[in-house]
Amino acid sequence: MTRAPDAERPAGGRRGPAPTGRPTMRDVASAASVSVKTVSRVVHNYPFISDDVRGRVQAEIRRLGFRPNSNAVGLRRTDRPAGGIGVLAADLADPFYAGMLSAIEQVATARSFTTLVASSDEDPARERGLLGTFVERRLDGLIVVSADRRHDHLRPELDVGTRMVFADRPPQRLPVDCVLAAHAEGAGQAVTHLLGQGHRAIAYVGHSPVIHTARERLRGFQAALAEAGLEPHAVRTDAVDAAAAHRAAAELLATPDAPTALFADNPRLVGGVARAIAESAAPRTALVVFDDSELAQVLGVTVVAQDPRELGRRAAELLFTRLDGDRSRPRRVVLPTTLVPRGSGEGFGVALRSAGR
Amino acid sequence: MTRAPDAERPAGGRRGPAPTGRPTMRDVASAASVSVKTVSRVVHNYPFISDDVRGRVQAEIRRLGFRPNSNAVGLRRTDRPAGGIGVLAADLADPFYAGMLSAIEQVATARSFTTLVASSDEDPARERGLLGTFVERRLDGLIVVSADRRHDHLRPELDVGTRMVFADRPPQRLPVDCVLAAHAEGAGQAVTHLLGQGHRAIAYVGHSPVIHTARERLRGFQAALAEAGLEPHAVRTDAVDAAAAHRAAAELLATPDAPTALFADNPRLVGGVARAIAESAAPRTALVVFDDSELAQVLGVTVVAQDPRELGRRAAELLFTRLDGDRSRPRRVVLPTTLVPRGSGEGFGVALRSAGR
DNA sequence: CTGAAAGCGCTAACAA
DNA sequence: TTGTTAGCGCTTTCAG
Repeated sequence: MTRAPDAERPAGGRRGPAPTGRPTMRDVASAASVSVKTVSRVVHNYPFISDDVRGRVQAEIRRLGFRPNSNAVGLRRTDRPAGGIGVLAADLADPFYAGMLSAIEQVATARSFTTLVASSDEDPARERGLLGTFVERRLDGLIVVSADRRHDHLRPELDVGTRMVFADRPPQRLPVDCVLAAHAEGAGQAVTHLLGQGHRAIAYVGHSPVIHTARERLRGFQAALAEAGLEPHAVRTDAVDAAAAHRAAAELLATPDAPTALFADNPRLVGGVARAIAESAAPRTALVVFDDSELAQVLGVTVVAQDPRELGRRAAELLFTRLDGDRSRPRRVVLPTTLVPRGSGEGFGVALRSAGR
Repeated sequence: MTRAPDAERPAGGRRGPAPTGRPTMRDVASAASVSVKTVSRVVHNYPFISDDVRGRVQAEIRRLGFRPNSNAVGLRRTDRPAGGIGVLAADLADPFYAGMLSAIEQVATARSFTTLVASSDEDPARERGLLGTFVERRLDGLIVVSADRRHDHLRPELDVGTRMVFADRPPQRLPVDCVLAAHAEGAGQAVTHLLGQGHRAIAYVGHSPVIHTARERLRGFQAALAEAGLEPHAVRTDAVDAAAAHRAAAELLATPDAPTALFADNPRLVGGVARAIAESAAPRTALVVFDDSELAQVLGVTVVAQDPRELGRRAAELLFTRLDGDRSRPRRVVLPTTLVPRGSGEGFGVALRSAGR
C-alpha cells in the first residue's frame, strides 16, 4: 500500500501532446479542430452534434487510438456510478467460487458494469490489502467472501458509503447484507437421509470448526443426530485435505466397531474418503458429502448441494439494489441446499459410474 | 462502453467537504491544520516530517477513514507505474486458469502490484470489451488468455505503449510476448508412450481444431504416429464436452475393430472417456489425456501434464521485465510438458485408485 | 521541514 | 450546435 518515499525529484513534465504515450481528448480535439467538450460529447453519444463534426471527431479517435482515461472520468464525475464492482474471492482455484463469480459477472454485465476480481487465498492480511485497493479504486460496490474473522476495520468504509455484500460467509459484527447457504440445515439433511437408510453409526469427517461454514455443518450434523436420540459415532476434525481425509476415514473403518456411514463436510475430501471406503473391508459403507463436485458426480457420491451460481446471483442483485439507492436495514438471505442421491448414500457404495446426466 | 447521452443536467456540485461521502486529503489537511502536501507526504512516508505533524495527520487519517483516491493518483502521476496489472482469463471456472492466475498473483504481489482479473467466458466480443476497460483504467500491463482469433484491433494499444503478454494461446499477427506449452510435442509424448506399450491402434478424441491448442495437439498426435509409419486409428473431433466424449469413445469401442488405446485432447473429457472404457467390452483399453486434473489423479489416468503455475509465473515475469523497461523484440517462451504414468496408459485400465501421492 | 500554485484528463455549468 | 471556464483529488514544481 505504501509506496517509495517521496523523492521530490524533478520529472520534466511534458508540454503539449507527448511524442509517445496515450492520446488525450485534447489531442483528438486539436486534430479535429474542435473543442475538448465536443469530443467528450461525441464519445458519450450526445445527440445534438452535426454529422460533419461527429464524423471528423470519430475519425480522429480511431486514427489516434484514443481511449478515455477512466481515472479522469471517475475523478470528475461523482454522481453517476463508475460502472465497476469488485469481487474479493477467498480462493479462485475453488470451482465453487468460480461458479459464483461467473453468476456475478453475468448480473453485472447485464447492467453494463465491469467485474474486477481478486483472490485473498484465504489470507486475512491479503484480504485487507485487496479490499483497500478496491476502495482506493473507487469501485461502486464490493462482494466479499471473507477469509477474515474480524470485520470491524471495515466499519469506516461502510460509514463513508462503500456498498458491500458478504457472500458464503457472514460478516462479524458489521451491519451489511449477506447471502449464505443453510449449512447447518444441509448437514441435517444428510443425516436425515442416512437415518432413513437405516444407518445409526454415522461418523463425521471434516476440518476443524474455526471457519463459520465448517462450524455450522458440524452443528447441524450433531443437532440432527441428537433429534433422533443418537450421538455421533465419531467426529474427526483433522481432515484438512484429501490425504488427511483418507487417513481419517481409513482409521475409522479399520476399528472393530466401524461406522456404517460417513459424512464429509466439504468437497475436497471426496477423493480421499471414497478411496478409503473402496479399500476397506466394508466397501459399501455409505457416504454423503457436503457440496457437489465433478468427482462426486463421476464416483456416484451422494451430496448435499449448494447452488454457487444462485449464491452469486443473489449477492449481485442485492448489491445492485443498494447501488440503486436502497437504504433499508441489512438483509441476510439464506439459501436452501438440496440432497442429491447418487448411490453412495443409498447402499450401492462408491464406484466409477454414470457421470450425472 | 458507451454511456447514457450527455444530458447536460444540473447536478448541484458540492462546495467544501460533503456532509456524507469520502474524505479527501483536503479534509484531512484542514482537520490536522496542515497543508495538503504535508498530508501527501505523510501518506507516502516521506522521511523529513516532524513527529508532531506526522502524528496529527495520521490520527486524522484514521479518524476520518481517509483512503487515497487512486483515480486522482493515477491521473497526476504518469512516470511511476500505478501498481496494477490486469489478467484477462478465458474461463475462470477452469482450474487450469485458476492455477495460472494464482501464480501470476504471487509474482505481482511480490512486486507490490495488484492483480485485477476478468473473464471473457470464451466470448471474443466480451474479451474486446474487457480489454477496453482494462486499458481505460490505465493498468500498467495486461496478461491475456485470448478467446479471439484476431488481434489486429490491439495494434493501436500496443503502439501507444500498453504492455501485454499472451499466455496459453498465441497472438495472431501481433508482435507481443507469449508463453505457451508445447502442445504438439506433448501430444507426441502421449503417442510415443502408447507405442512403447505396444499399442498400434490409437484413436483421437477431442474437439474440433479451431482453437490453437486443439489444433496443435491434433497435429502432434498425427505427426508422432506418422513418424512410426502409422495412421490414426480414428479421429473424433466432435467431443465438445464429457457427455459427447462418452458417446464418441463408446462408439469407437463398440466397433468390431476397436482401438486398443485412446488419446483425449483435454481434461474435461476424462470422466466421459474413462466411463466409456469401464463400461465397454475392453475395460483395459489404454487412455492418455492431455492436461492433468483431480479426476485423472483419482481415476489413475495417465496424463501429459502442463504446469499452469509455471505458465503464469513466466508470463508475469515477462510482463514485469517489460515494465522494467525492456524494449527488445517480442519473445515466445515454450514450456515442455511432462508425461505422468498412472496406470491407464500402462495396461491397468481405469479404476478408482491411489490419489497421486 | 512545510506550503502555495499549477495542472493531470476529463466533465459540469454556463455562455454564445 | 458548439465553446469557455472551473474544478474533481491528487502530485509536481518551486518557494519559503
